[in-house]
Amino acid sequence: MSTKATATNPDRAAYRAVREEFIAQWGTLGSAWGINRTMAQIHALLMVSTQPLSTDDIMADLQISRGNAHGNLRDLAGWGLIRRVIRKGERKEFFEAEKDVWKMFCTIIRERKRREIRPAIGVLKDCIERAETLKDAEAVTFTKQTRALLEFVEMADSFLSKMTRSEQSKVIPWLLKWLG
Amino acid sequence: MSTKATATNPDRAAYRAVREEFIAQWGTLGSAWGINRTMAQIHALLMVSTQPLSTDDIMADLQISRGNAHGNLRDLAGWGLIRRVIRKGERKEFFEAEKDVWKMFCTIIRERKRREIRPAIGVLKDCIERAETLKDAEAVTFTKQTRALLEFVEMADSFLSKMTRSEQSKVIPWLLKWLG
DNA sequence: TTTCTATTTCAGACAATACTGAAAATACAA
DNA sequence: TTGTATTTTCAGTATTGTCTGAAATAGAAA
Repeated sequence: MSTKATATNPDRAAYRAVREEFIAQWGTLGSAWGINRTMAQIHALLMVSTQPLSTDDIMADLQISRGNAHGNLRDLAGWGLIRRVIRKGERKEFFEAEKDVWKMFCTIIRERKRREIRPAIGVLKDCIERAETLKDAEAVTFTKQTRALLEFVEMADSFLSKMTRSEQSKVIPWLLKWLG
Repeated sequence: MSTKATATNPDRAAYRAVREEFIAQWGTLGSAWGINRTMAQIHALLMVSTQPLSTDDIMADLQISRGNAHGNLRDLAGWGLIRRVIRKGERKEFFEAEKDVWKMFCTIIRERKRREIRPAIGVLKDCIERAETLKDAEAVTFTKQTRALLEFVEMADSFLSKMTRSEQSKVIPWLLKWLG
């Protein structure tokens, strides 16, 4: 036990440091993409955790309040990026992240489509509908430009839909081949 | 002239209303993707403008301060989404947006790659390097998970690179065919 | 040089967002 | 029931990010 302890403990400290760095950076990255820093950090923590964690575990690990942990866990569950885990005999609930990167990616795409791309398409369609009958010269340019934008966004939307409906095992080899 | 005026003026008012709606919504959308609302609005305004606009034009149109307009115009130019236009005989400088949606898309992807994807790859590589030699059981899981993440992000990065290096005229037809 | 116009900067004000902590509600066990 | 563990809510507070407006700077014209 003692030989193992001397080998393992420094590693454990080193590991905690790397993990902390990873979580912090993932949070920063999240902000740049319009995701609450803490939410991204909780997600990062759960992604690399070997077992499901309780709200209290997360509060302790990230040094955040109960309300903060609770709200962000609820939001992450709303995104479908984490799930609640009930352990029999335990009253507390635990959380675990989807670890499969491809599934994670598909989930994020689906949610962003639903929350941001679809509304954007709605706005564009609405604007075009209101502008296309106007005779004003600037309105004509406007309609042309928003039509081009709509066309592009709709194509991107279709592409992402098809992508997220496909199996990873189909997409990845195809992609690698395409990349040459 | 009078018949044209009665037909055009109400259209002009209607157009202003639609444009305002478009700009406001584009701003909201920007925020969701981590882009400053005002910056997105200025971009929207320039995208649908028939001629280049000066800082003062933009200040007046969006009702914002000089400092705000200036800073966001500088940032938009930094992203490569707008360019400065000098008119001979005029001391003021004007701005115009790239109107081609495909070029716009490529510019955004390139910048996001540079600003966020590459740093993310750096962080992941750094974390893996520090964790892969550790014997700790959790560190092994951590390394595995971050490796999977890195692999995915690097593939996405390659894909986007190839995409943005291609001609629109090659990509779009191919995409439409793929979509069936 | 001086005067004028336009650009740039930045300290302080403000607004939006995120967080805390404690109280209320809920769920479960005895 | 009643007591206890746990979750949820939310008013108040803190933090972050954005914006203003005026002063400093740059540069062209007189």
